Amino acid sequence: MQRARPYDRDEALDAALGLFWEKGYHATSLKDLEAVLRMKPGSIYAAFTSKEKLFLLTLERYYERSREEFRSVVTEAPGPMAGLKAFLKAVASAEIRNPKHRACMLVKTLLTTTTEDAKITRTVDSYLEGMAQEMAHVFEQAKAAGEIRADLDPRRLARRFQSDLSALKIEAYRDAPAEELARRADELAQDLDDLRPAPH
Amino acid sequence: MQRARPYDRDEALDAALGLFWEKGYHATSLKDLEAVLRMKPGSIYAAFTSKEKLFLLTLERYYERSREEFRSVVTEAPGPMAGLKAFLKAVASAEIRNPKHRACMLVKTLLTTTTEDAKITRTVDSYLEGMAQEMAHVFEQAKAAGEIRADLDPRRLARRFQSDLSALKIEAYRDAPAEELARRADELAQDLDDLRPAPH
DNA sequence: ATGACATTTGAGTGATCGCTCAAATTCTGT
DNA sequence: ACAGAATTTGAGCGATCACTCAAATGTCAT
Repeated sequence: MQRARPYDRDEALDAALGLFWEKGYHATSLKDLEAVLRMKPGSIYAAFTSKEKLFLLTLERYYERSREEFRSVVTEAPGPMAGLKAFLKAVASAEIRNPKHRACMLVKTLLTTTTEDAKITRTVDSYLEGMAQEMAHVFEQAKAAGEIRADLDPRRLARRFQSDLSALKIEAYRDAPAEELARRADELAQDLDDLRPAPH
Repeated sequence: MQRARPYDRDEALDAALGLFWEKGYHATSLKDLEAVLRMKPGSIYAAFTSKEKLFLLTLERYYERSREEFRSVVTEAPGPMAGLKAFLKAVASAEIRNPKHRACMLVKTLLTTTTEDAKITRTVDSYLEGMAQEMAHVFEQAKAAGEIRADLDPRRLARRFQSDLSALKIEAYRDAPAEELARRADELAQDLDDLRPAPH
């Protein structure tokens, strides 16, 4: 006989995610959270234990969504490499969204937290690693399918791919024109094509 | 008849720079600054007006040093392209330094400041733009010297170079092994080589 | 309706934030 | 030696920080 939740946890977490993503962990105050969650401090603490816990929840949410989006874009493409290229294009054209949400929340969090936020730093690191593994998996599929040369290391390619994506998102964060972002994405897609086995 | 400065402004600014670089603007408190500057709040405000002004001073310092280091590495090399490659190697091997100083302070600041810190954001942006121009200048020299193809756009190449550097530094910040960073730098150097005019 | 329980409320906690200023100190010119 | 100017000091300002808890409110089963 559980009482119906008087607040919508999903909605609240979404709102918190948006705020934390935009302002970063330290720059987000409880006052800010009270406003977007439309909850009083007591309720927030009853529901989420602490600001840090709430942040970690939103970070997990961000991570899982990112992973799901990556998977969905990749699997919808005709093949592994086509999937990666589609993802590049998707990221580059995502500048329609909230400007403050252009940077990767994981990278942003990595740079905005200090040694005192050890838990957060560790979590971010594991999520970034998780994303890299996700990408490595796709490169492995590409390798198995003969879409890239056999001598290439999927893990390494994944790290590079991830790194390139971070750079692209930082460009977007700096308000680079959409045209320029698209060109960068095309260049990166070209780099992927260059991994194909030599045609002879 | 000026009274001799009882504090060393240069030393103080260096200390503040180190702290701000490591912790970021918001996470650095006046208490922290008092400790590393070995000055009381009153003195700090007499000398630097405000936390924000002090931060801007350290940011300027960082920018000018970065620019000077870039220039010095490039001009010491046998040519423009060799200079850029040397700079890549220098960045990749700089992981000996303070781990928390691995990321670019400009990028880190860009990501850690909010819309409320408009002045800082604008300054960071102009500094990043300044670095890009510095790099564009070298690509122009390379182009004039025939070291790269004539159809290439130096400004665009510079933006890409800067973007790649940011990504490399973020890798370093994530504690990527030195070997891996060196390989990444080599790959980027190879990309530069690929800009050379076709040999025929 | 009513008692029992779950949940929300918001004023208020101590700590810390960036910052001020009157007093103490240190230096300079004579 | 000493007055006056320059500089440092540090207690403490109001504001805000993350957070708490007794009281109020809402929702059950009966």
